[in-house]
Amino acid sequence: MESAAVDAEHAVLPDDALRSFADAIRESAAGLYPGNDATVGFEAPRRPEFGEFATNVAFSLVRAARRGPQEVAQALVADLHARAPRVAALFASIEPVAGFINLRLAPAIWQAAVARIVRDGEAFARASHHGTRISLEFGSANPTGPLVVVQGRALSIGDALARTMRLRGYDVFVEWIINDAGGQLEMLGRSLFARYRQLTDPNYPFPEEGYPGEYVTDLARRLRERDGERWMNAPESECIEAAARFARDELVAEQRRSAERFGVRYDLWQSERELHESGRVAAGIERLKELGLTYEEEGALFFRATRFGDDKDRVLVRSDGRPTYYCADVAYHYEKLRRADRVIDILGPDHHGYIGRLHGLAAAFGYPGRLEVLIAQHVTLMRGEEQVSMSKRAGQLVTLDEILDEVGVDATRFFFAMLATDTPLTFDLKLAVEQSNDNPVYYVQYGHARIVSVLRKAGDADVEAARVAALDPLVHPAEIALAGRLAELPNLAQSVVEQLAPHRLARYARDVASDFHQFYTECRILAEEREVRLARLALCLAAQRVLAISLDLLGVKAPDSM
RNA sequence: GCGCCCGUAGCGUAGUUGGAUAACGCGCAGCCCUCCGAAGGCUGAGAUCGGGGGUUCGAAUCCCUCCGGGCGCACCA
Repeated sequence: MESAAVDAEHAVLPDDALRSFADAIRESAAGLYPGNDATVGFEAPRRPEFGEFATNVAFSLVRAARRGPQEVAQALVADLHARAPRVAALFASIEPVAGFINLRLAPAIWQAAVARIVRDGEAFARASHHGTRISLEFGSANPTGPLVVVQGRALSIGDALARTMRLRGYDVFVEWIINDAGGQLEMLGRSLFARYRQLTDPNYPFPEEGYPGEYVTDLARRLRERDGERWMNAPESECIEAAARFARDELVAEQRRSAERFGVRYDLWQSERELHESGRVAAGIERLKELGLTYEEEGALFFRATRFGDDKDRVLVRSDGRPTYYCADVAYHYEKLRRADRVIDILGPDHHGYIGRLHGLAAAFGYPGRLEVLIAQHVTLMRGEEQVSMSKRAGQLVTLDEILDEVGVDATRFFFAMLATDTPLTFDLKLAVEQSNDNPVYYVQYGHARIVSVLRKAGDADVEAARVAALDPLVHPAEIALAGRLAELPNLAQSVVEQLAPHRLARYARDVASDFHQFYTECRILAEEREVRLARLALCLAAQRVLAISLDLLGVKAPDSM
């Protein structure tokens, strides 16, 4: 094969080679066993001696062939060598073993992937824009306090998904619902008003179910700064209304600042109240009525949720005429389902019981399967051995900002995204700031810093030369392993989107760092021989880009030194 | 009681559209710095994948059942 870097444009990449192989095998299967339905899937074998890829296609042919899988695999491989030698030449080895066909790519293919990454950078991982529309909602909360820890996890997961989706060519619309229409906001208004009065009259009663947090008193002071004595003698309902509105505006602004500090941007902050006032809720409910899916009972309006698998019908409008939270959610999901191809909600663990209802309404509106609901599981905060108490009742909530003050954005985002979304998470604040091998964030960031350090030491002249160097010296197992890992990025990113599994990004970043460290240990990068040195520097450049991209998808910085 | 999630090495987890001798990190026992960042690398011990049945050429993965944990079951949000 020609040198990979010289003709990066027309080089054969790993996926191309596998596609060619699959096509050739299908032809062989059609010739050898007419009428079969061969499916050629690839997997990464657990054990390195089983190759870089393996296919179990022979198993799907045993019936048509009336032969054992190993015999079929052997026949397929022999036939492929005979009729498609050019495909066979893309592989260093093609071995039928126990019915599997184990594959190892020719080094030139891996070298071509490295060259492509060096040349294209992020574009290597990108998919062309195809315009599939995704609505992604996460973090949404009552505007009754600062962002707390569990929401931080939802933000970390949701934003990583959004970034990865954009990379893969989706049109993502990220939204936050401000739940400012319900009774909880009114209670916040009452709490705030009481604190406001307490500034001058310490004996003024605080509501029994009020919000105890210190931030409410802060709000009271700010309200007093803005409005002075104005609410001392006004009618109480007016005061509570004004206090609630003030609190809502202040707290939403604060939540937004926290989200941005965390590196998360929303396309839309949607007020629930506005949904009601603009008639959009009414429109959604009207649609349900048209579909004959509502009924009235004891003065309340019900949705026939049981028709869609829910265990009971749900109230949309209470007997006193006030709409429920679910009512607004129904209407808003109706909108989202019509304007997006995939609608994704990331909810907190306390909304577990809500999933069925949401799926029910998606089905009711005629879009079953278009809605996906993720639960960002519970977070337990630790500081070493000691559990950090965060009882909301007692007002000891731990805010996201406090966490960021203590351990920083990088560690927080990485830890929150590290485990599968539905796995409960223990977050150790002490560990998160520790600069030790127990701390996965530092391991990955250190890997990046180490690469940059080598590039720095190599000098600009060599680094520039490396960008266009021939890569055929890259044949060492550690070099091939690292190249193979880097080449996984596009498919990995795609799987993150399809399976809504952003934790894979964190694991992948760790694997890349690990493969780099191993390569670093086994191969001297700044070798005497110029050809070898330049090829290895190119591999470093590629590894650095891939690490930086993976970390960026997670919202974590890739430092040049640390 | 009903529903959802979970049970994988001492600990924390990945793997769950079925694939070969079950993977990663920590911890544990050792080893590797005259040399590019040791915040690193290597070797080893450690698992009847909660139990039992079933489907399959093949099950951690699919079905049934039991046990053990978490959460939810409001005309709250």
